[in-house]
Amino acid sequence: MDRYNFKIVENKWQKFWEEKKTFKSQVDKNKKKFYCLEMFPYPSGKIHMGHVRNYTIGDVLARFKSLQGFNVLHPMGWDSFGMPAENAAKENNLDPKDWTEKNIKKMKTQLKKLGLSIDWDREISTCSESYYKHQQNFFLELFEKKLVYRKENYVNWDPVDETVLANEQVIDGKGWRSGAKVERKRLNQWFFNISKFSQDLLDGLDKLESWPNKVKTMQKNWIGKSFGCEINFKIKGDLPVENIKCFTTRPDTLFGFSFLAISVDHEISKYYENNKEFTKFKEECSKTGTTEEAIAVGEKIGFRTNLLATNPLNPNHKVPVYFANFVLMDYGFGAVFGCPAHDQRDFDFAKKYNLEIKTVVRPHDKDESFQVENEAYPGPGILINSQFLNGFNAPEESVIKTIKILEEKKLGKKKINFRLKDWGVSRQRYWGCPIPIAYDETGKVYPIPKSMLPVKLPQNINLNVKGNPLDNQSEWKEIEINGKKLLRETDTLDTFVCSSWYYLRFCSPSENDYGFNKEEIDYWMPVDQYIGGVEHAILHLLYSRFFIRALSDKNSNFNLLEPFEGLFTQGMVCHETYKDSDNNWVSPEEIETIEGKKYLKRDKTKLISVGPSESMSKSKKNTIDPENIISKYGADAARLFILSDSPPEKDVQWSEEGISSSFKFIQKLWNLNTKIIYEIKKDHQSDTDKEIEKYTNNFIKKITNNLEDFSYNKIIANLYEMYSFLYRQIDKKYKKKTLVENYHKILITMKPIVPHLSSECLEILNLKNIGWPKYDETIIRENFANIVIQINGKKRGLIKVNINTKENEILEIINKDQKIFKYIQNKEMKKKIYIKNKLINIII
RNA sequence: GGGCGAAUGGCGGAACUGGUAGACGCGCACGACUCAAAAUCGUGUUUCGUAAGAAGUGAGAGUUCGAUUCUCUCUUCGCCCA
Repeated sequence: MDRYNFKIVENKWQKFWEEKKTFKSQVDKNKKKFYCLEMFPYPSGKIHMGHVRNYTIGDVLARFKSLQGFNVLHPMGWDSFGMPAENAAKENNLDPKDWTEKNIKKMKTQLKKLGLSIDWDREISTCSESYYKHQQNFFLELFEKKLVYRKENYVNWDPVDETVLANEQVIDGKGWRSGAKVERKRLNQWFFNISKFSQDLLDGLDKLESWPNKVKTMQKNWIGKSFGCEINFKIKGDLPVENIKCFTTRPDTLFGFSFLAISVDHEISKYYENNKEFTKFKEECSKTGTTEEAIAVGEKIGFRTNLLATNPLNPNHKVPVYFANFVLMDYGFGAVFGCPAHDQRDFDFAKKYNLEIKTVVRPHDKDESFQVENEAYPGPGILINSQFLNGFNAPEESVIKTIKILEEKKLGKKKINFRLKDWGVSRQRYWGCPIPIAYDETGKVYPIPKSMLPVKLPQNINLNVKGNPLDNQSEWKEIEINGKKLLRETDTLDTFVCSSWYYLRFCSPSENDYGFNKEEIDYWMPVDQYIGGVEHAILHLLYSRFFIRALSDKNSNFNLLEPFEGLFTQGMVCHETYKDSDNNWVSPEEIETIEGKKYLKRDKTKLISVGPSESMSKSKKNTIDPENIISKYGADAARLFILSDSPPEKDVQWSEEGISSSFKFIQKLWNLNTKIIYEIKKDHQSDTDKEIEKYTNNFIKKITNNLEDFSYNKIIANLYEMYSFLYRQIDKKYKKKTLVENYHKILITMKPIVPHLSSECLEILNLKNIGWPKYDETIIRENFANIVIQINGKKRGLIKVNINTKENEILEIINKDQKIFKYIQNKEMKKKIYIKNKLINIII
């Protein structure tokens, strides 16, 4: 038997698909469309196993849908703006554009080797002018709709690199590159008004039935709608301040009020500008960082003012006003009222500054003498020590009641608050999409006229400067609009902007006048199935949902509701971790296994300790290079293995044994094919044909259902079973026609998983693509049933009977069956449960 | 601290709407082929027990004729938010 040469076969089919443009997609209104999209990669230079998994899952689906007769759109592109290019360019004195383009070329070759059914004619790259000019145009459209605005805001500032850092680039309060202590700094930034759509983004989630609940919950929490009350506290003191507005979800605990905390950025802070102690305190606060987490973990500190706030429910009750580091200006109104007994943060603060801690809620299982002691009680209960509010159920009933009272007294009003903040899109970076804005000497904003787009990035500039390289390009910065000399905005857009609309661009990638073509959008959108990592559950997916809404806003010509109809989040690829005796990470490639023990290849006396399997990362050196795997085992084997071991939504563990068994299985399928060719030539005459027909129909049913539910690991199990059935049954001498017909269907179902092998086998047998095979339920139906015999709920036997056999007949069989009968002999039957064709349970 | 989810052999994982627990794969053991090894093929493989049988899906309870599946409490782990 000849061996299967995957190198020749895979290369042959990849070339064939490319030359024939097999996966080219075009609008065809007579056909139902299916838009299958995987999150496009950042062109780092090499694909990793995560890509292999992501794109294999997508490819299986795209090929399956295509076989089912859908007009499939399955594109690929590059999320090619961003910091790695800029950093690599800095380090190696290159141009980010050249670096990126080189990487794209390399990764494209690697992806092609996976045998993906991608329409490469639609390839896009977000760093190309032909892409970002439309993005600049969208920016201006949003600007006109007032969905883009500029404001001063606090940012994480790296004083060494002179740049803004994203929250995730701040590690332990230090810049990830420079190691410098990150400061809070006020900067003018551009914002997208995503919060305008808070309610709509929340409501939209309910309609996304094919999204994982987990992701919907995460978005829901991120949007963070809370129901509460806006209270206007009357202020007494030495400053011309009459009121401080504040938002709270727990107005019902007002009788436990013991301080009012405001942000150091609150407008009242202007009266303290010359107060040295306050300036010092503010500086202290700026070291905490801006994330909610940093604030939660950090020590709570306050600066007492001479102001007193009046409790709106009890005018005689006055409490001190503090500046506090845990109050953020952009949440609520930059002020919170402190109720130490029922909020741990307030409790800690009150303890530190010796403020009153008054219990106003008792748990349901405690009486009125309940006192908060060592920690706050934030749970539900009954209001106490609260005068006219006593006895109300907290928080449901009491909150509504309190709001009503406050509204009657005109001291507060019901308010819905959202946690979602506007999206800051300015980045002090070179390698991004330039923001199409200019300013005059007074700072007045001038949008760049659309006729002057794109605002191109200057090339071959010196990146090794402090701060934003574009800021140093005085020639580039200068621009004249309508005879007026202006200076360009030097910030570039967050790369999340690029990925917020790329799925639209794929529908009409070469449309020149606008970001997309309406007719093509109308046909292809929304994306039917979007596939990617769960790490994008919030930002990217929320931004994309926002972008669709922003484009639809005041636009009768474009009214998409959601970009992604279906979402699937795949798990990560993990691998065992290895360490040498010096506790250094060791990569799997440096290891040799001898008699079940792992040693260093270069020094076989050195034993390696095996650690837990963790998601592949360069830092732990537990990565496997897909390129090596494909050249050693082939794309089909790699695809087979990455799907086989775990359900696609869970993490999968990469193993040498696993991939090599998949590789062997490819060979086995090839051997099966050879054997079948041999049997076909004989053309037997026999009456066992029904058996193979039944098997095939059942197999198609299983595989179709498993494909529909993303149970791709079960499909691989189905393939193994199919192999062992056919391999064993093949000498049963089927008629040629029956064998060919059934095997033909099986080969088609294998196409999404192992497309090269399947195409090769079909070609050898001179079989055409007949589309996804249908199964016939009547062929699958059994005419017998296995009945489980239970005595007192315990399985005592299994009998095979004709289908729909009556209960009394089964009892007769049981009575004759010695093995089972001994359990019921001489015993009285108390009860029996009979489920037709399934089970009988006798209670004695 | 809050939210969501998970827990099944030595391992990855199956089990449709409460009805045969452990499909399929890995690993392991034995056998065949071979001078030998690898590869390949075959057989077996939840645990205890020679067997009959018993126990068994993280722990404990509950509902039910019957629970991996439903309810409650707890433990551990993971992810997200803090």
